[in-house]
Amino acid sequence: MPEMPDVEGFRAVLAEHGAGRRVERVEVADAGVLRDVSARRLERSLRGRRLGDPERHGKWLITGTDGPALLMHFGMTGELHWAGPGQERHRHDRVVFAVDGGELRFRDMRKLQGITLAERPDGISRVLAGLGPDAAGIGRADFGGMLGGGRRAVKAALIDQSVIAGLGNLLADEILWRARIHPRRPAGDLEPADRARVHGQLRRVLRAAIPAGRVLDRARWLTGSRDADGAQCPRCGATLARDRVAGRGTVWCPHCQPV
DNA sequence: TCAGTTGTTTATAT
DNA sequence: AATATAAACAACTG
Repeated sequence: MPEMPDVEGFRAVLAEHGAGRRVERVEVADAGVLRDVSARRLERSLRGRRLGDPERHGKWLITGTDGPALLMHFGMTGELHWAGPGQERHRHDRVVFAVDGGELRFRDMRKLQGITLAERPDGISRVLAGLGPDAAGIGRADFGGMLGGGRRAVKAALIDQSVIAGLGNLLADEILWRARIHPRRPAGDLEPADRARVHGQLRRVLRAAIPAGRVLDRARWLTGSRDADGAQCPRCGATLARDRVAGRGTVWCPHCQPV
């Protein structure tokens, strides 16, 4: 269920259980998640390597080693699990990294994205090329000009990874709902005050979601209400609207977020 | 049986 | 040129 905060949670798993340890073994149970690397090369390149501190950029998780860097993207259904000795494998555990004391397991049902290797630092730059700055580090002054002056929907700009790296469908809806901006509003129409509000809510949502390691589904959040049948706005009680915006299932409040 | 899904890329259309 | 839409990837749910 990864949005960027979920990836931050996976980073924490890697930092706790992987960083500083050697990879004893790599098992590729399903090569369908490997991108631009064979199972054999992944195993040979990482076995015996010591893992560094993992970093995140957008939805990518990057782990340096004393060899090549390991890059993971979780798509829509990827997860990273830590498993102690004797824990049963899950049917969707596609790649397993054995380290001292247990296993890091890359689990992914749909295999939409996956794992690759990169020679540092050029290879990492190549993988991340085209991504905008990470959503968690964007200052208010920078944000003002980032959505662009065009006519495309503000939601489309927010989830465009080349504009800002890390915002997904749920986060974009949550941020716009809190900023009281209709998702279809043309990005170029936003006044400076609107942009400041979107930025402020972006910071607020991420500040809460990143430490939790997931997009919060509290009842007072849109994310906690959006899936219910005939769902109501947690703020005003109006029935939430839903439609496709920027090609994605989108939820907003017709009362709080007028066109 | 059919539509839908929290991501990304590519092709095609406007 | 900028923007929008659909499909594809793959697997599962309701």
